[in-house]
Amino acid sequence: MINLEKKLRAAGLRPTKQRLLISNYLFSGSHMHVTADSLYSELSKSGVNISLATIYNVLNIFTSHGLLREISIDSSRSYFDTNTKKHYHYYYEKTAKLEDIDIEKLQINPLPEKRNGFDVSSIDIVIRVNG
Amino acid sequence: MINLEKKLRAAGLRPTKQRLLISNYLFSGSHMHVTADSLYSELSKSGVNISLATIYNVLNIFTSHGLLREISIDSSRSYFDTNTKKHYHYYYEKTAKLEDIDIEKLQINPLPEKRNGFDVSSIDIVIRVNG
DNA sequence: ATTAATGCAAAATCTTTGCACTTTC
DNA sequence: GAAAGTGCAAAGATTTTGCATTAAT
Repeated sequence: MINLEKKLRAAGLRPTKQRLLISNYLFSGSHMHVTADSLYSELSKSGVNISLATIYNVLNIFTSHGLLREISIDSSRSYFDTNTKKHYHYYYEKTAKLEDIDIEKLQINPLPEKRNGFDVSSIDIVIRVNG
Repeated sequence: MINLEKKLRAAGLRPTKQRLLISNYLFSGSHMHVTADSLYSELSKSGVNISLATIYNVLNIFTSHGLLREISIDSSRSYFDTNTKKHYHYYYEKTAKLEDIDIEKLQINPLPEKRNGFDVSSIDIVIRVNG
C-alpha cells in the first residue's frame, strides 16, 4: 500500500481530504483511464461526494504536476491516464475504452527528436479498433 | 482547376451554394487543416458569409462522406484535414498548427491489423513539438 | 495568521438541434 | 412538389472562473 500523502507532497501538492480521496481511487490499484465525469460518478457511487469543479481542478493540477497524463482521443472529452510513463493506446470505438500499449511493443523508425529546430515533447499514438 | 460540383456529386452530396463556397476554399489549393471556427472566420474575411451552424453541418457531412478527415489533437477543438490519405501529424504546441507527415516517413513495427478480434480502423500519430 | 483549496453557481467554449424558410432535383 | 439544405436562436455538453467559505501549513 502506497503512501498517498507522501506521493502528493513529493509532487509539491498539499494533501487535502479531496485530493487524498481522489488519489485513493486513482492510485491504489492498477493503472486506469478516467474522464472528469467518470471519476465524478464513480466516486459518488461509492459515497464520496466531491464537487465536479474540484474534480476538474484536481485532475488538472495532478496533470500539471506529473501525476496524470492527459490523452486526446475524442474532441468531446478529456481522458486522464494514471500511467505517466511513455506508452501508446488502443481505443475501442464502441465502448470508448482505452488500453495501454507498452512502448516496446511498437517500434517507430526513425524516432523523431526534433522538427524545425523544436524539441519533440511527446509522441501520441492511438490505434482505433472497431469494437 | 478541379470541378467542385462533380467532386460533391461523386461523394453523394448535393452541390449547394454554401458547400461549393466551402469546397472552393478547402479543395482548390494545397492540403490544409481547419477548425470550424477558423473556416468560419477565413470565409467571413473574404466576404463569404455562411452561418456557423452550416459550417459545422458541412464539415461533418464532408467528413462522413470521405472528403475530410477529422483529427483529435486537443480536446477543446476539432481539426479537419483536407488530406484524406493515411498520414500522421506534427503538432506545433505554441501556434496550434498541424503539419502532415507522409506515411513512408515513419515506419511502425509491427503494423497492427487486429486487436482482440477487432479490426484496426485507423492509426493516429501526433508528434508534438514545443514550438 | 497566511496561504491555498473547495464548492457552488455562473460564465465561457464548442457543438448540435429544432424549426421555419429556401434551394435543389 | 418532394426532399434536402440552410440559418437562426436556443439548447447541450464539457470545462473554466469568480468569490465566499473552509482547511492546511
